[in-house]
Amino acid sequence: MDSGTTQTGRKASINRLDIIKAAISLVGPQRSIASLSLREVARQAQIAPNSFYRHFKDTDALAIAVIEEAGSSLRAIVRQARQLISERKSVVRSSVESFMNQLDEDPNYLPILLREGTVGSDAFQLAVRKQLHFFEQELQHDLELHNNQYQEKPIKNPKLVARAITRLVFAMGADALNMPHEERKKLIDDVIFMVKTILRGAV
Amino acid sequence: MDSGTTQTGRKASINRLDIIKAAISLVGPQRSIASLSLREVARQAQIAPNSFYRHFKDTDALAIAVIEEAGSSLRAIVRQARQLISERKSVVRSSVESFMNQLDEDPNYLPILLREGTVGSDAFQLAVRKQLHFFEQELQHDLELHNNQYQEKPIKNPKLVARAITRLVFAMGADALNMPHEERKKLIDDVIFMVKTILRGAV
DNA sequence: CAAACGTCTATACACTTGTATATTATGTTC
DNA sequence: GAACATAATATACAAGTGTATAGACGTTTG
Repeated sequence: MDSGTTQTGRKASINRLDIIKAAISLVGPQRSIASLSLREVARQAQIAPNSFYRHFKDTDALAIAVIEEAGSSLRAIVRQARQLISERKSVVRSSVESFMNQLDEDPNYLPILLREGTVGSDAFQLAVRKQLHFFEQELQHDLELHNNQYQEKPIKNPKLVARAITRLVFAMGADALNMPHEERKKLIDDVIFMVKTILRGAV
Repeated sequence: MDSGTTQTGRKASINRLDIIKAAISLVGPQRSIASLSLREVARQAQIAPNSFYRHFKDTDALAIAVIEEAGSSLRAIVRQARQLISERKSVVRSSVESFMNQLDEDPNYLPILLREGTVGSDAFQLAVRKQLHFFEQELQHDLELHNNQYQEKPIKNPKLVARAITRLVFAMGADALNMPHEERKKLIDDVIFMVKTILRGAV
């Protein structure tokens, strides 16, 4: 934002990222970012409540920053999974698996995107939808590449197909959050079946 | 819960439903049930904060009651839509349309289910998933009926197909919530395309 | 009628929240 | 080292929160 301005005076002892990390550490299966209080985050980040204002306008601004970090980080993971496709696994399987496996990673990015899309302020929800849109675009791009490769059986309306798959996978991911690990494996197979069903119906 | 116990003493001047209605009137695009405070609901229902405890253990218990009411009411609407299918509209179209049109109805049931599935306590989320499950079951039943009718092209795995469709429609419905009305019409067509794509891929 | 009982309210307490104001601490620049 | 600018803090306040306690009110039962 203003990182280009020349600064004199005291150097910041904590930065935005420290506060973002503190916020992420507070969200969990039961806590949404939207419900975090300024004081709570400040406490976790070990700063005085008022110092928060040096870095973010309000808790909504923090939430948006968290969402953006979560989204870009997740997309990097799935993108990597698509590129490192092994011989034995399909694109669909490796993508879905890497997505679902992120559920348990420590910086709990996926739950954030899964949960926060429907609560909070307008700007807040817009941030989540923007991240979802990035997922859709990348998938749509993949589908179009596929169409160029196998021109005899093109996928119709790749934009909507990408959207449907993205939404479905996210919705099912939300389910997986509150689920014992042994059932997760079955859920992954279920999701793969669903995605393949969509792809089959789209040609 | 305890509506069967014999009661002596003063008659209740307000009942559970009044409080539920008060809570529903407070939720909106920006407010989730989970964020309602006991005092806030009591104020809206015109009762003293402590009187709340006479009817609900805590705000979570209230939220669950709201969710159950919203779910059963919604299913009745969609079920009715499926039965009153006109000659000119497909099952898919009339179902999706009646679902999406509920977004603007006064007792805003649909947004409640759409939003609250991912926030709140365990019991809270369980209540939402239970309602979703009812939707899935009814749709699965419809698909199986279809299979009996058109035995030459049966839908494989109707359970998973029903689940995929339900989740997808709910997820897209959440999108429609924050959307100007003119764009809604296009979204409905998009959802119908998605559902039909799934059905096409499932035979 | 009176006693018992359930419903509701009033008051109060300890706690958390967001933020305004004033102050201190610490780095940069001359 | 002095002057300065900025970061971070300490203190404080009004508002809102959940709930404990005790009393007021009406209904039912003996």
